[in-house]
Amino acid sequence: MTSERRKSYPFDEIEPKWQAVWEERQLFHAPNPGEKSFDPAKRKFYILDMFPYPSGAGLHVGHPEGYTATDIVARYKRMRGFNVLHPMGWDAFGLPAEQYAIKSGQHPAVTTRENVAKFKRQLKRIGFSYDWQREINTTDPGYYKWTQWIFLQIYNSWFNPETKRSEPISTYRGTDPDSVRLAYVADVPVNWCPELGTVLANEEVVDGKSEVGGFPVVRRPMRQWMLRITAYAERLLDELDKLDWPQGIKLLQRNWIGRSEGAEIDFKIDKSDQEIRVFTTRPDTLYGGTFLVLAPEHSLVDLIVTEEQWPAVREYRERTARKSELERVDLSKEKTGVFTGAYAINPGNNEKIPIWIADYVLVGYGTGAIGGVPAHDERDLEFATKFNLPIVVVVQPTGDEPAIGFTGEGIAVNSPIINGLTSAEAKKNIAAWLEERGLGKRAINYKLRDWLFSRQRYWGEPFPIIWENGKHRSLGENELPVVPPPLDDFKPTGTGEPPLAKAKEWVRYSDKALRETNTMPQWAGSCWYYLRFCDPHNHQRFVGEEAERYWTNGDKPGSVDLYVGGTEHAVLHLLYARFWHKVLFDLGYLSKPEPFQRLVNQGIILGEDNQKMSKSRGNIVNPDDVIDQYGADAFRCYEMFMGPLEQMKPWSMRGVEGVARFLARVWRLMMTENQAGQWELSPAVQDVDLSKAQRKILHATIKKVTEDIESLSFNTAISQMMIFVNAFIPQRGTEAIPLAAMQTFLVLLNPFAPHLSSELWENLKLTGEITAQSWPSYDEKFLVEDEVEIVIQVNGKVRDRMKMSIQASEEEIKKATLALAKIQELTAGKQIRKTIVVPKKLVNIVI
RNA sequence: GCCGAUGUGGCGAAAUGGCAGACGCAACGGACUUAAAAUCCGUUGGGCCGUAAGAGGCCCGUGCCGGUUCGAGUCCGGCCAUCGGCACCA
Repeated sequence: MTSERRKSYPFDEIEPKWQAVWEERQLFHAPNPGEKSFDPAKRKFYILDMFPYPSGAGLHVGHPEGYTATDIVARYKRMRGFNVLHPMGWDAFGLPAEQYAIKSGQHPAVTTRENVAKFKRQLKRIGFSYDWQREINTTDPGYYKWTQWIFLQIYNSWFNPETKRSEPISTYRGTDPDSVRLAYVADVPVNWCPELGTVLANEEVVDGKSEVGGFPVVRRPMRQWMLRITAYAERLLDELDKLDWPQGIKLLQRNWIGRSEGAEIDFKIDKSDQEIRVFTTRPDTLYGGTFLVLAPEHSLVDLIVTEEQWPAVREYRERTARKSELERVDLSKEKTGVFTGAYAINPGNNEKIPIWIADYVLVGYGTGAIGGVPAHDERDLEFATKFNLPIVVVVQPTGDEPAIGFTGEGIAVNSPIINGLTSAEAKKNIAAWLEERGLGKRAINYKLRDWLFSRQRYWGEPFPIIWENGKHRSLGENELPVVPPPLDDFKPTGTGEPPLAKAKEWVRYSDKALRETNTMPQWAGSCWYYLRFCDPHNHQRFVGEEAERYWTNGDKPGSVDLYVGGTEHAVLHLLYARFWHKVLFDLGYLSKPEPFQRLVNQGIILGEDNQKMSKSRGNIVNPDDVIDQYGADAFRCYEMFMGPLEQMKPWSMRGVEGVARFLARVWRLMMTENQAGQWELSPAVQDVDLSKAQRKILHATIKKVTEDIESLSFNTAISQMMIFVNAFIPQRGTEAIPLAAMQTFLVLLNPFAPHLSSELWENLKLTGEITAQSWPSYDEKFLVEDEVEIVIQVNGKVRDRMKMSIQASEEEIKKATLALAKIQELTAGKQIRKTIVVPKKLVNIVI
């Protein structure tokens, strides 16, 4: 029976004991400059986890995967003499927390407090070496005061296109500062999620559904707060290059920002003095433009549509507006559209071309209008075919593929001023030609949209903004934090009016002014939390200057040295945080232009059935259960032993058991059970010299574990420690176990299994705290042997092997090889064409 | 459709262009035990030859096809499959 099974070692006593010791002695507190234990000679290392949303479900085994990896590195770096900043906190505002509160019928402040306590208890049980003195919670007024303060910096800034930097709004010389602020109000079509009762950012909508909860999202025009992240599109793209991030994540951000280079061209409208501006990446195909298409929402539609086409156009626009986002982007459906009755003039050949509206043209991208070039664009071709519009070939492929439908680069034809040029040359020439005549200009477009920053939710930071006479203005710094009113009914209203509007008293700021009732999105708090960790108790500033400079300043552009977390934030948190960071950097508050220097994504942990863990599949593994049965050290080591950190991999309880057995072997290597059933130090552990073989394996282990921690290859580091232990287990039960080897080994094991190694360290009566030891170094000279085995191949196949001195010359090795009976047999009567000798390794005879 | 990652035993995996499968799991056999648990020892990619013997030997094998190389899991080209992301972005 499981319950009666003997524990292989007393982890259930050891682990709480050491956790209490660490807490009591505050061993993992990282002192700031100015604190008395601060040592200016130490180099800093800032290693950060993505802090969790404390959901009601508690931790799952995916959270501690990254956390264990960073904890190992943090403990290792401390022993390497670094002052290590390794903090933890709670991203507690936002939809998941609020949804849970609504479901459980409790106030989010209450559920948040409970959930945080639960998460913290679970994390502490795993023995992470966080500096808990730096714990932060985004829902704490002392924290969100500064989130609001940063919003004010953004609100009171504008992006100066001359300097390509944000500057205080006071440097703006135009007439309407509100039109250039980095935070502004706009009446735009937004993603409205009726089920959640709020609008969502583009990044929070996946396949037409809300990322949280998976509810349908519709387009609906609403007045909302926006952040001008598009101003930073170029810098967000360019400055990605210098970051040590996985290529995949960089690519996701690049694609999301979506830069494309081309030209804007103005088309005159026939019998009107209006013009339509289109954006194209292929100005070289201008002569092939046989129609124009406007987005149905395009503002010029009203002005150009003819009387007889009005009913059809209106009907089409209404139909489009009713469509969900999902229907609209459904690629399998046929193209639709309606003729406006109006014509434009193609500035290339002065031909009259019809103007249509169609929902395949998006109002939000480029100019919301395109020139239809059916011969060289798939979508335009489909549209032209359906509505019988003319198709004119203007690019000749250099291969033998058909010219109609050819979207690649070729040679310009039927295009008087650029005929015969390659597409690349033609693009340049046409752009220059257009610019000369004032018909267009070179242009760059980004897919990135401004960030929709307001939510109609209760559980978020209120905006530090008030409205007076229909105009917004910021509160003063001394009025922060703006604390939300206590509301019993905090549920979304469903109408789009924020719940905060229900608190009439609170909303009334003065006789004339009302408070803004929208709240900030979940991402606001996580946009800068890594900065607050540097100086979490500062009441004067969002982060003290000296603390910021000390913890974030290195020789790279990024502030945090190593950031570990899931890939799901690629275009959300990781993009938003870069944006805020750059604004604060421009305004002179920060030392470095980027938040995160090195980013590592841990892989998803699947259930034992190889499926994604989910409640409905019933394959969720709870860390508490694992720790109850095998202990925190086994849990940590298994999380790391499963496979490479960044890889997706399935959980296996058997695997945990295997790692637990390894830790038990470590324990019994040094401990033995006496008659009374108590563990005591094994008499085999003695102060004896290491054998040559033992010394070799010890140094090989130091080397491997050190290199593997540096490269985050924790699985192979653990393998090596297993090899070490297997080699030191007495074979005949009589050999002594060298104390010095155990001492070094325990230091190596400490980052992985901190409780077990601490307990053994104490039992061996070694001096000082194990956490205060310096990391062992290895000596290459102990790794080499006098003799090595050399593999003998014939035509690349292993046929024999022999021992040779490592000093043996190539000639000697060759001679010895040819003297081998087996080789003589195989080469008898044959001509040896070539002999390759790789010293200390292998000989290959080619016959 | 486009972009990216991955493909190695029954399973998780390991391998600076140089002995494929380290380490661990599972399985099988054994020791200890009245028995079990725990622990320890041994075997374990597939096929074939072979011996008194589990000595020894041969062939095949890292998704598929080809190439470079004395030598390829690793490098190059082309395909296939799985997973992830983006997706009417002009």
